[in-house]
Amino acid sequence: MPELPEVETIKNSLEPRVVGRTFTGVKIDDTRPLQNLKSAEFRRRLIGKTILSLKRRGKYMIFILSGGDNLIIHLRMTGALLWNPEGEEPFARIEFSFDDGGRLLYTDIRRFGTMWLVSDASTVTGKLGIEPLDNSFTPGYLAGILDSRPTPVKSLLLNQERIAGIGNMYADEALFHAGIHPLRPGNSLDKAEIKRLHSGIRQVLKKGIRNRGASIRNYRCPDGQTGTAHEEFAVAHREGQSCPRCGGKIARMVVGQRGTYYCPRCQPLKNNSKGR
DNA sequence: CATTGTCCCTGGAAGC
DNA sequence: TGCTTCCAGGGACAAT
Repeated sequence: MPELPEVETIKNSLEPRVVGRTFTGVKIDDTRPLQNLKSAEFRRRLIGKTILSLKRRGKYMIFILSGGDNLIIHLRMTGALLWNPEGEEPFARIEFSFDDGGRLLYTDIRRFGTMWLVSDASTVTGKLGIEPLDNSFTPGYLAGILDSRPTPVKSLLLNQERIAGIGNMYADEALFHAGIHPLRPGNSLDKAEIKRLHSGIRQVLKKGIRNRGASIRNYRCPDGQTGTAHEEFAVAHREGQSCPRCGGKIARMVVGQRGTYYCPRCQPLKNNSKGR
């Protein structure tokens, strides 16, 4: 499932391959991803445009084009962007071709993925919260997100309008890193815990990027290879395995309709609101 | 307004 | 073995 580190990896991988290239063709086998345009208009506005640069915002990939348009793609659960794939790709939905013969294939098993072609990117990404790897994301900023909210801390981390890019896997990893139970009310965290969570968020995201993302299910890099971040996960998708810190058994529960992995011993649920 | 629940979708796992 | 049922989950939207 592409979260911030996976989308960042895709961006880094595609950047040297597509920047400067001009769209020559768009083959649309599934119109479902197209959110704001019909196929013909989408194709017409794309062909002849050159990719000037790539950006990531939260879990969104943004292709900045000549002429002022932005191609924005969200891969949701099972979407992938493959560069010059070899052989037949199953679940191919949309194929972009370029003036140098290169091909960018959008595949998506479950068809949750979405894309837009808009002149103003903020119509799509405008409501997103802070980028957790920006310098402006400080422990104090995180405190503001958590403060006076009794909502489980994990649910707050997953709210894209507060912090953009953290998904289910990295939320679990960050909470483990900080030694915080996923159900702790956001407003019950003390200053030291917020600091640990802040550093946990940044560390697990950066580590995810270094490892080219986590291939828990269907995620692949544009070169078709899998990432290795999941091999270094402490708790995410590791129910029943040993906690790397205490050796105890990793447990699974449901928080906000999402499968949640944690170490009950390292992340105790105490009702502790001292100091706040 | 904030929060919770439902839905979308399909391969793979689990159950019978 | 083979069929059926259930599950995963980001985010839009509806309901509370």
